[in-house]
Amino acid sequence: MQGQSAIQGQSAIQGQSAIQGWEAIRAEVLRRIRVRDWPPGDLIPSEEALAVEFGCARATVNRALRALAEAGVLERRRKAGTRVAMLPVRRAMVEIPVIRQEVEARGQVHEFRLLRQVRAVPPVPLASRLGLPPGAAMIHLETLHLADGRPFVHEDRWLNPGVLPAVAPDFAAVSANEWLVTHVGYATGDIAFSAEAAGEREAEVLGVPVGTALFVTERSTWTPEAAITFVRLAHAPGYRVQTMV
Amino acid sequence: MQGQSAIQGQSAIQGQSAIQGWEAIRAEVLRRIRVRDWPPGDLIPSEEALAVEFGCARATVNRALRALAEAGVLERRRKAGTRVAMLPVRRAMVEIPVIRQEVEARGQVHEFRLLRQVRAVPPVPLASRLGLPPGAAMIHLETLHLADGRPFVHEDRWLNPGVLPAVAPDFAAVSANEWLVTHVGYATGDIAFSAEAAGEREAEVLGVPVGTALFVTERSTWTPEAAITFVRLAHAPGYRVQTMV
DNA sequence: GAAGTTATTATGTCTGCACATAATAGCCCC
DNA sequence: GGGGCTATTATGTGCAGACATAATAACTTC
Repeated sequence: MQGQSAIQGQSAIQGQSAIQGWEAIRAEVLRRIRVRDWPPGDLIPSEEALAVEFGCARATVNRALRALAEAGVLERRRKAGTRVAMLPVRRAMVEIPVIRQEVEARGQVHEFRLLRQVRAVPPVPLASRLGLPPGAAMIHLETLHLADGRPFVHEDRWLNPGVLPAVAPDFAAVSANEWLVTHVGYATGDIAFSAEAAGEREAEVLGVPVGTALFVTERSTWTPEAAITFVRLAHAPGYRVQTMV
Repeated sequence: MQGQSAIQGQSAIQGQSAIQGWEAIRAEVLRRIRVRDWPPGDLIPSEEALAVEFGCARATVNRALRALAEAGVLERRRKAGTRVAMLPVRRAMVEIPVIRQEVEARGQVHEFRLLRQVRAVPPVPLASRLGLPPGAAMIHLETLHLADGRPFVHEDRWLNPGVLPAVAPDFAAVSANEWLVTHVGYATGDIAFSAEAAGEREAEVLGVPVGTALFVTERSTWTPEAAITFVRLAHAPGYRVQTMV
């Protein structure tokens, strides 16, 4: 890099290659944590001290340490300093793609069938979870997604009609899953994964015996103004959510 | 903040309160995306232009846009510019705590029982997955974790004996889960979630009927040097992994 | 000695400025 | 017109310095 002072501070191992770039600093700090130079719970040197040691600006050290803190490896508090996390609560990123994308990413062909679309009053716990007045009607959609013609996931969705435009989209042509993502998208929400035994309807639609273990994803989404949707996705057997740490 | 020029560019809504701080900029950009000022796929103004509009330094805009890109809302490429992600692949952070912590976070008492500890040769697919030579012996541990005395999760673990110190820890006193996190920690790994029917052993240990839908977490961890462990956690019914987006 | 006030300190963020890098757009030459 | 080189441009990263903020430590005062 430019200003690279090349000063390889007194404390560095002699002969060690110069450390440059915030990613290199992050790697070096992580290495010291891994080899227990800095064991869990330990207070590590201040940004300023590290900047001197690595011969870079404090901002660069800050960038590196911030990244490690976001990953849950470090805990930082003003004045108190930076310490190695005691119990490294691993944070894993899970990607939640659109179902079509997910199927196509496996090299399979995606289709879907709209099984039902009705206006109905949702169960009370659901309405309250979404913050809607009890008794308000929503749109209830039931969709089956197929991968290479075989059942992939059963989508049971409740949708706030308020978010739809005057001319409602045709959910038999564009899946609600995808329409929402592209037309409402960027809302906040929560997601829960669980394992549940297939109910009668799910078993029938997915073509599995009742009681089969299904991977279930439940998601609520809302904007600051209003609730958008609640969806329950019951995946066909064999489904896995994978991620790297 | 300090240099706050308070210039509220020509394009801002009249009377709007001053935008300050990178988080405010992130919020404002996200708002414009949500209200479709900048629809999906759209190229948004350059950092420089936004810096002028918001009356701040380019670095501050950069910070805000980078955060949104990390969240998957924006896609950035040098020279090409910054555009709103077409299909917002939502990325959710899942926290993977130590089991004891997880139980205690529910306000329950954590105990565990080491059901078995043997040296054995792991199945070939497992050895190859961990990158170990087939035929090499590992330590096979079976542990049941309890929450308030009731089965919580069944832990089936294969452990590379090479990572243990000369005097092996007593896994009946400290759970392998926790020992690894505090003594080996900060390794890389992958995680998979799935739903599976309880096998005979799991059913017996967890006290549920065979075939019950169980939430299963499988995790491999390794350091750059060697494989550490593979673990399969079969959770008692009712377990959920939850996260916010 | 307890309680409240002030000083200190490490991180958090911002400003300008600069150079690095990647990818596109334009140009030239054949 | 096609292929390859060059210029341009937006983001990526860096530096030095400054102020902001939170939390601890030190010091008063009663």
